[in-house]
Amino acid sequence: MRDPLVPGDMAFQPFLPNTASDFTLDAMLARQSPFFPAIALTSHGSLHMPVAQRHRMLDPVNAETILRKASLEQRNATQSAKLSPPKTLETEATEDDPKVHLEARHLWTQFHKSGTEMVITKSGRRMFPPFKARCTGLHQRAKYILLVDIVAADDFRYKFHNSRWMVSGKADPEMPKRMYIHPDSPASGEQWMSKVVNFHKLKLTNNISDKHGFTILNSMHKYQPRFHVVRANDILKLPYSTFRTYVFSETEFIAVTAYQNDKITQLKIDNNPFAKGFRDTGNGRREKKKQLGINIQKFSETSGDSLDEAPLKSAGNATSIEGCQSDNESGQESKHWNNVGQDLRKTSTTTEELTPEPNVTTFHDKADRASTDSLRTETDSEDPKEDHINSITGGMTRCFGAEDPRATEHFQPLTVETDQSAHITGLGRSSFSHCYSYPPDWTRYILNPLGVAHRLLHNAQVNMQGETLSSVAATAMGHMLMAVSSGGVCSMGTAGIPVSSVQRVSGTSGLPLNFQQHAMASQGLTVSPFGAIFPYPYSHLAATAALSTTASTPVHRRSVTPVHRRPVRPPTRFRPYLISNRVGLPDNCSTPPTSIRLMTDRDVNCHTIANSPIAAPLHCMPMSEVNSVSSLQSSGASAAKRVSSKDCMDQLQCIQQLVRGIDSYQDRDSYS
DNA sequence: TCTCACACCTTTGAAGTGG
DNA sequence: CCACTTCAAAGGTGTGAGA
Repeated sequence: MRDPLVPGDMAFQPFLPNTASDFTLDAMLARQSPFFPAIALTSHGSLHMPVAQRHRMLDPVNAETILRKASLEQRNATQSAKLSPPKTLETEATEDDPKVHLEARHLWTQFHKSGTEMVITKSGRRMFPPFKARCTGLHQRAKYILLVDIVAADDFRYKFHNSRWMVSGKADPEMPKRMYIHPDSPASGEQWMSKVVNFHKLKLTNNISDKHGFTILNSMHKYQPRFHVVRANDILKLPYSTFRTYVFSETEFIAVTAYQNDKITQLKIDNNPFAKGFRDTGNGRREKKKQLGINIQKFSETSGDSLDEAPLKSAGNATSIEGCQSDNESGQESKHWNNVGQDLRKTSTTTEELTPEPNVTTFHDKADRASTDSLRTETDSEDPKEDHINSITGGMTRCFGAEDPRATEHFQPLTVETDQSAHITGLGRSSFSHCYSYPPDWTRYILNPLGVAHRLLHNAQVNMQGETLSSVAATAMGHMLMAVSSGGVCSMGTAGIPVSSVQRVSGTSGLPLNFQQHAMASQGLTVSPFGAIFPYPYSHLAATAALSTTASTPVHRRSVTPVHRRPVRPPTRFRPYLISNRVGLPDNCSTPPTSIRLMTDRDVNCHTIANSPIAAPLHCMPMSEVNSVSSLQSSGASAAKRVSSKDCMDQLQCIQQLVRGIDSYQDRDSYS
């Protein structure tokens, strides 16, 4: 039935639906989720699909059937949309202006000042502080999907030396990228705005073969969580929905398998109720140990005193860290961080109104300066580290530890940019993108039924078996957004759930897709790549399936394009069908335009990138988009810089060349 | 640097109880 | 039937020894 695993090549054997019956709910439950793509990780980060399976995928009968049906549906939908005024909530032409407030920011800031470390284990660990956000400015009736992903913050590996984090070399190849879709997604703007969006169940692991859907990270590497607001009433619509990406520099962290910095350890112990047992003021081990130490010392000092006479009172908060949140022994304790959304709402809001911490202040001030400093090119620096800093396209100023001499550094506007994988291409570039290599034909099959991603793949993906030129992966729900940088053609998928598959399931079962998805999620029912049902929610499944590579997206990547060329533009809608008509882009280029909005609003201390969590470099931005820069900043203090038309044109020309090359390259292998 | 077992803690939900 | 309490299991922590 299934193709045998290719020894040493396949991390798992997925079920690849290739007939109509495979897309039924029964098939999904009985065998394996069609949400899973027929791709698997290899030890070197590439993805391969069994040859026989690929042939099945290329079965012209089934493929054509699916394509025809999807095309028809899409055409009908488009037609009806044209003929009749929007009636549904989703098609309602309403504007929104999402703003995202990072909850418990003070906590993040505290951690950030000490150089936040996030423990990752094989079995998965939660983030602490948990990533929580409050959304405002959403359209109340429109549906949104909120998700978080974690991307490499730079291209370096770190070590903790002399009580500080230092660059210790080039980054290891990046782990497969996964996204965490909030289990409540999709929900109306009203619902999202009525509560704090909590991502505390997001788990981190260093287990590359993790099957729980945890976010896989490299130890001793720096990461930046990103928050995405997607206006879509259905997860299936992720690929062509409006994305807004928010990056909070405070949430940057270094992944570790064991804490290196005692400050961080103490902070976590003091703030995480689960670590209460280690607090100095508790009855846990730490106190006992401390007591023992005190007793021993006392014993040795008095040389004869009984241990029983030692003081029972612990050292209390004597060892508390500067700026550490007070120990919540007064009732706030137990649900402290699970309720942080509620409990800290006041705190968080208040924090922003209070005099910000020095670093936070710096952040705001520098955010504005960052754009002006963007004229600085990465060649200004010879130091690798500084080079990396210059290459950061983050629009944000990093809040390094107070002791960090780089604390005054600021960064370029955020770009999510993908590059070729150095380890695959041997180009030796700083990027360490994963390259999933699977036949372009397959990706077409997967995404064509929606008629959306097909062009993306066709134009931008250059994945040939065993010869990966770019990384491509289907996204959680077939989400496939491509990124074309001047340094190469890349794509960044985020999950491996083929759109077609999901749609099929929906269609055949007669249930609304989102209902099915969330029925599964709410029941904790997920079908594993092995056909088993896993007790983690759909969102995890999505994450698991997120086989996107990193092309994905270090938050900032060194780019061939000088930093000062990076344009800034407002959020745009990913239009799979309109894009071809855009000025300055070839008709077949559907690479999503990207924009950056430099957020300097104090209430929105983050930076947004329009488009998808899937990387979308600015280089590929249509002129019309490039010039429509706007800022969310109501105060006008922020400065989203426009980039000259000439610069953009240069980039566009470069992209066009690339796309042409890709097309010709891919056409050679494409099936008809 | 990583993994694992461990103790300690919180959270969750089933079972029991009473009105 | 509902609300409340109790309790055990599950799960989240950092620690420290060993690889």
